[in-house]
Amino acid sequence: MEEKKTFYITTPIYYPSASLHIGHAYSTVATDAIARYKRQRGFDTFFLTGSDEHGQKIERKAKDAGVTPQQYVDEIVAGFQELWKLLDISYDGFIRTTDERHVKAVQKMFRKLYDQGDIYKSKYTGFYCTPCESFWLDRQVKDAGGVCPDCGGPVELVEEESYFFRLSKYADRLIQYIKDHPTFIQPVSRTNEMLQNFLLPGLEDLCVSRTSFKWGIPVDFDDKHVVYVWLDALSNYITALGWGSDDDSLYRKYWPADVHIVGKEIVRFHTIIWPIMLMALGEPLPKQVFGHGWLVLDGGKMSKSKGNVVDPVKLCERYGVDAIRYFLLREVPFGSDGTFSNEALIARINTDLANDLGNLLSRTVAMIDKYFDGALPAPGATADEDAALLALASELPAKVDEQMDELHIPDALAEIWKLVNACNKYIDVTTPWILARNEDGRERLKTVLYNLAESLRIVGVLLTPFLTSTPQKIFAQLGVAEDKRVYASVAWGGSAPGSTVNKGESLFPRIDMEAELAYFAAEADKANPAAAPAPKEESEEDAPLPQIEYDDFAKVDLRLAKVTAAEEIKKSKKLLKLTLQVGEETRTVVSGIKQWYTPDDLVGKTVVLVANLKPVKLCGVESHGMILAASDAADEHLTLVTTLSGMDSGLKVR
RNA sequence: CGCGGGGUAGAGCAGUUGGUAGCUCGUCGGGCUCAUAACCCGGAGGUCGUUGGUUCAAGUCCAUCCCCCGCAACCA
Repeated sequence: MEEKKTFYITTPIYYPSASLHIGHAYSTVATDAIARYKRQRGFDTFFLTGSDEHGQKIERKAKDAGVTPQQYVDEIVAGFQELWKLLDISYDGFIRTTDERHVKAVQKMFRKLYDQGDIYKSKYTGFYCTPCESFWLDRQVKDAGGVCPDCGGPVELVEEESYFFRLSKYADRLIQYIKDHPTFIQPVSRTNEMLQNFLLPGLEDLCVSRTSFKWGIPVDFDDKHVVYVWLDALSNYITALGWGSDDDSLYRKYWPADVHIVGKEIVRFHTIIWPIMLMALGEPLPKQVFGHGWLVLDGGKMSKSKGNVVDPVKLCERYGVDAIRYFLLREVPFGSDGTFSNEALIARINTDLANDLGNLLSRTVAMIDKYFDGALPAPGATADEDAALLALASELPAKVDEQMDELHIPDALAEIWKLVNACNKYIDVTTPWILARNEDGRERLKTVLYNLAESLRIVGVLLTPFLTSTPQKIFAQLGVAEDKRVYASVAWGGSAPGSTVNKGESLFPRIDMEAELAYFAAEADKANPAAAPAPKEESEEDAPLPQIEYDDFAKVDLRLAKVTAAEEIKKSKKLLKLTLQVGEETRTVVSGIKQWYTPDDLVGKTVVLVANLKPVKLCGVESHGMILAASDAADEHLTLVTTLSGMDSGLKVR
C-alpha cells in the first residue's frame, strides 16, 4: 500500500500570561484551515499547537496570585484548549513546555550543544558596586575613571556567568540556505528584512540561560541556570514529535515541518535562531516559515476604556463559530494586516454569508420544494447558459488549490464565492419562476434547479476546510448523501436526482447593522461607565501598585535638575539627549519625549530627576537617571513634571 | 542617511513582463419576485502622493522629494 504524503504544520506556542485574544485566534484558525485543507486533499497531516510556559513573567504573576507557577499555567492553558475547542481547531498535538517529554528533550539538546562546543559558558569579568547593587562592564568603569559610574564609589571585580549559543558560527551557512531556498521565508518581503537587518550585519551569540529566576528548564549539568526562552520555546516543534526521546517515530515520520505559521513579529526568531539550532543539531530545516499579518483594531490599540477589547469567545457566542472563522480567514490579506472592526465583521457576515451564500441555498431549496415537492429533479439537456456555470464549478477545485498552494486563504475563499455569485446570477438569467409556468419550461427548470443544487454541493465540499458546520448544514438541506460530501466526489454530477431536500433554518440570519452597533456601544458603556473618572484599568502598568514601606520610597533619590542643553538623538524616534545641572554636577540623561517636546522647549526648565537610577545605554548614549513625566495610557499626551517656583537645582525632592 | 513595506474612486484593496484604470463595500437609478428588504443590471465617482526624466506610449521603468506603517535600536 502506498504511503500517504505527510504534512506537518504548526502554530506558535502561546504564552499563558493572559487570555488569548482575537489575534491568537486568527493565527490558529488560519493554521487549522490549512491543516484541514491538506487532510482533505489526502495528506497524512500533523497539526501542532501548544503553550510556552516558562519565564520570569509567569513566575512573578504566579507569586502575585499566590499559587505555584505550575498551578498558574495549568489554569490558563486549560482556557487555551477550551477556546480551540470552541473554534473547532483540529490540532493533532498540543505541546506544553512544562511537559516532561519537552523538559527532558531540551536538557538533552542543551547538553549536546554544549558538548560539541556550540554552547559555551561565557566568563567575562565585570565590576560590582555593592551600595548600588549593580554590575558594570570593564569599559563603563574605565570611562568613569576606575570607579562606579553611578555613585563614584569603589567597585570590586566579580565574575558573572551565562551560557551562550554560537549563532555567529552558522550565520554564513544560514545566509546561503536562505539564498538557495527563496520560498523558505514567506512572504518574500520578510526575506530581505531578515538578511538586511540581522544576518548581513552579523549575528551576536545568543544568551540561552539565566540565573536570575528559577521557573524554567534547569540546565542539568549546572543547576544554577535555567534554559532561557528561545532554546526552550522553539524546540517545541521537534520535542512534540518525540525528538530526543525513546520513541521518535513521529519525528522520523513528520519532520521537517512543511510550514511554521507565525505572526510577523516572531519571523525573526523562526528564520534565524531556529534554523541555526537545527543546523547545530544536524537536523533538517523546516521547509517554510510563513509570517502572517495582524488583525489591527480599527479604533487603534485595544483598550478597555475604548470599549474595543475583542474577545473571540463572545464573538463566537453571538455570531457563531463559522461566521468568526470566515471573517478571520477572509479579511486578512496574504502577508499584510487586516482591520478588525465590528462594522467589518457584520458587513462580512451579511454580504458574503447571509446575502450571497445563505440566501442562495434558501432560494434553491425553496424552489425545489415548491416546484418539485422537494425531490431533486434529474437534469436534461445542457443549454448555453448552463455551460459557463458548469465550467466554473468544474474548474473551481483547481483554482482553490492554486491559491492554497501559496497559502492565499482569502483568495481561495474568493474563488469559491465566484461560484456562489455565478449561481445567483444564473437564477436571474434563467428565471425559474417563469419556467415553472408551463410544461416546456418545467423540463428546462429541472436542469436549472439541478445545476444550482449541484453547484452548492460543490461549494459545500470545498468549504469544508474553512467552515466546520456550515457545509454539513448545506448538505443536509440539499439531501446530499454521505459519500458525496467528500473531496473525492467534488467532480460535477455527484448529486443524486430524486434525493429529498429539506428546508431548514437560514444558514446565517441577516444582522441589523445599526441595532448591532448600538448593542456594542451599550456593552462598551457597561464595561466602562462614563461617569467613572477613576484611574482606568488600562493595563498591568496602570493598575494600582501594592503599598510600600517608607524605606522603599526613601531608596529613590529624587532631585531637582535644570536642563542646560538638549538635542535630538538622530537615530531614534523617541529619544532626546538632555544635559542637566544637578547642584554642582552635570549629567546626561536620555528621555523618550521627542514626540512631545523639542529641545528648545526644554532648555532652562527645571525637572525632577531620579538621580540614583542605574545608568543604561540607549541608542548608544549613556543615560544617568530619568526625568519624571506623566502620560496617558495610549501615550497620546505627556507632560513633564516641573516646579511652580524657581528653586536651586540639586535640591532633594520628598 | 539602520532595514523593509506602502501612498490607485467615500472606505478597503487588485493592477502580472509599460499599450484604453479594475474589484468589494457604500452611493444613485433600474430590473425581478424563487429567496434571509435578499438577488441581477446600469450610472456617478480617480489629474493612480510630489516633481522631473526615459519612451510613440508609464499606476507600471529611472531619479528627487513629501507623507503613512512595520521591524530593529529604543520609551530608565
